[in-house]
Amino acid sequence: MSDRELIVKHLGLRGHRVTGSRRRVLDALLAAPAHFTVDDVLQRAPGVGRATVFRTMKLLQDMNVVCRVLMEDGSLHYRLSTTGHHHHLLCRHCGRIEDFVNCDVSALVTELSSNTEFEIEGHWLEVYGRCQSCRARSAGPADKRAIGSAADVG
Amino acid sequence: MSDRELIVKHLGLRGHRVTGSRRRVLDALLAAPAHFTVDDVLQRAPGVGRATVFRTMKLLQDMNVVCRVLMEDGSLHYRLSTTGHHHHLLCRHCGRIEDFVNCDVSALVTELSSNTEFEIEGHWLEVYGRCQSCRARSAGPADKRAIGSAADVG
DNA sequence: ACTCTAACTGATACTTAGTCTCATGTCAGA
DNA sequence: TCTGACATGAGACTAAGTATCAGTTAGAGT
Repeated sequence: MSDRELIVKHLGLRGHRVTGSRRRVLDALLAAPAHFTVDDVLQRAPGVGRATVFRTMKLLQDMNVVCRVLMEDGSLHYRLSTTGHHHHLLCRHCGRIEDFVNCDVSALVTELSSNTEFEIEGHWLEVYGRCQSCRARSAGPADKRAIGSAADVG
Repeated sequence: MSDRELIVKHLGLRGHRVTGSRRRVLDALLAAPAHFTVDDVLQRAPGVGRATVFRTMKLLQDMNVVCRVLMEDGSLHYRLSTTGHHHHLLCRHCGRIEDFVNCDVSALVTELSSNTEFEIEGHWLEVYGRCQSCRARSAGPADKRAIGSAADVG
């Protein structure tokens, strides 16, 4: 069974209807690049209303089909997701994204809990850098940065 | 020398003018709660234009006077900042924020680098939880959550 | 196969966060 | 005190997302 069919089936199981618009949004998502905005989806799913795309995206977020990606400038993009909780490793230079699940924030959380008396319930972590192929490429001539400064991200 | 005077002095040193509007924005910030939006500042600095507040906020971000805080819903708020790179620990229940600097993400970064061939250049981490006083309070009668679900934050 | 209705839809108006433009105002160096 | 580069406020604009509402439809029940 394809990803598409699986998701469609899941929709049904959760008591949601499988409508033409939802199928079209889904197709648009599955054909989209690593990360995209709602506007990208709108253009790839002509005829589907803006509000419906937003509604569908929210539904798919709840179903863990898509997740949000925090860009360095603070804007939010979307990305297809298969697992539940995970983090992203974004290449600043080509936009490539890798997921990582084995997030060892637990040690940090334990430490923070004892230092601060907070009970930690969740976290959001995005990591930015340069992927292998971009490193290889920039090892050559000039190193042109594709995307702006890191601002308050460190 | 007060915080305010220090920042004003710093403005001058960086070649920026010390104008009435900037002073009013600064006063508004210094009087604001743990985290706030540009709209909050606008209301506390009547007479200053929207665009000017946005411009000033950007300037103060560059100067590390304020930093952005990522709320769990994905919206961005602002907060007074004194140090450079740091992270936030937000209480979901009362909105309180603590900074932490001793972020042990370095171990994670080292691990990620070797696992993924990415060269890590930056990261963004926000941690959500419940502060001590909210824990104490909710240990009593009913536990009413002030803020919604954790969604894709884990 | 037919009916019925709650769920869904697209259009559109609205909200919120932020940027851009431009004529006017003003800080601070000479 | 003059002057020009820097800064300002007003308001139009963009982008992301929400709310409303009358019309449509999936799919459960017969």
